[in-house]
Amino acid sequence: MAEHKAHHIGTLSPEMALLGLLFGEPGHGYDLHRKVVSDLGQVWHLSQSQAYSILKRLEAQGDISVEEILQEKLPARQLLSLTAQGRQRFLDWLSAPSGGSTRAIRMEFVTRLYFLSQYQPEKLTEAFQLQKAEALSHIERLEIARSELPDEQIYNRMSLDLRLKQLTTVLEWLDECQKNF
Amino acid sequence: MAEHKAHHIGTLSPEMALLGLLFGEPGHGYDLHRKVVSDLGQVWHLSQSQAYSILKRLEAQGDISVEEILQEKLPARQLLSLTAQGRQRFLDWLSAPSGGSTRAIRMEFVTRLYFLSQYQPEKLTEAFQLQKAEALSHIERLEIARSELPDEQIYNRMSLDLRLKQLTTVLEWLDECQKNF
DNA sequence: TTGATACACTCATCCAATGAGTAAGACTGA
DNA sequence: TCAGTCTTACTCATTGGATGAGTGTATCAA
Repeated sequence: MAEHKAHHIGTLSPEMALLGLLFGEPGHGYDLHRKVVSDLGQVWHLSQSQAYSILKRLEAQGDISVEEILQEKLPARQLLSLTAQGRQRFLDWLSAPSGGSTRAIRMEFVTRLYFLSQYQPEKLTEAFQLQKAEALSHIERLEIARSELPDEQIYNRMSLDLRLKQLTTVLEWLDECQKNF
Repeated sequence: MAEHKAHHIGTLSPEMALLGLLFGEPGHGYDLHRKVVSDLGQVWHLSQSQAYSILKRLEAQGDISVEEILQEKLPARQLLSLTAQGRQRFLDWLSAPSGGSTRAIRMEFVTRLYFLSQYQPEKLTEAFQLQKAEALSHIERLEIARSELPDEQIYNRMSLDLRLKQLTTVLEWLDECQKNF
């Protein structure tokens, strides 16, 4: 239902957060996880093993390359860096629209802001514009769904009403946030 | 982080929706799924196979009993009904507080209203009270977290701010909803 | 010197969700 | 009338995220 593609392209996991950190400089899993927890801990809840498993997937997909750094007597450490493909994927994502749902905004959009302010601060205004537009269009869609709802479906209507209210709140929040930049 | 228990007791799946429908009268999987989709389709997105797998789990847990209805030449249909345990679990859930998160409210609380209005309309007011209290206490917790946040964590703060705004919206919405009853 | 904490990563397991598959009756229209 | 499709009813294999515990070394303080 329109949310399929968003899943695949937009990604609702901290994947991009990890990719984004590596965009700055190579690092290893341990640090990346620490950084996500400390800088975006309220945005994503990411366990260590989750972090490693996502990184493994990214490697399998060819977004990340691994260099084994051998140490005498110590187990090898794995230094991760973005491949060209990974850099591209991250950059694409960075200018892509976040989904319209509240959740996506709290997670994806905030993450995007985090990286935009580091890597492309000149694009921040644009990102806010885009996000507001997304929210508005989502509101429209929900309003249509609401108007098409038979009268007796009061619980479906309540649910839609809440989502609509939440999205209006999102718009307010976006305006307030923008003042931080 | 305090949301562990809520997961287990409160349940964030349509489990209770299925249990609740059976509380009214026995039925089989197919109908239950149809009913959820039509009455609560905006609240839960439940695929058919999901429905069946939840029902199977409920059976394994002893909340549901199955009666095979044999038909000549046709494959047997399975008539499901609540066991005493299942009835009890549903009733407990019906008066339990929903979680404080927006998501939980949109899904769990609305579902609770759906069944309360059918089975125990006299408890509706109480449920609204309870839910408002929950939301308030969640707001408090978030405000504490926010105040403890170091100044430089602006993205974590943004995320918390959004959640706080959302919860305030929830309170408004609760007041409006209550007028429907 | 020993015990705690930080570093860095691995692994087994569970369970939910997906999507496709099966199968038989009932209806529908050319 | 008979091909085609819709509805009823349910099953199953696979995927893949999330959890939680485990592993082993280094380092530092008491």
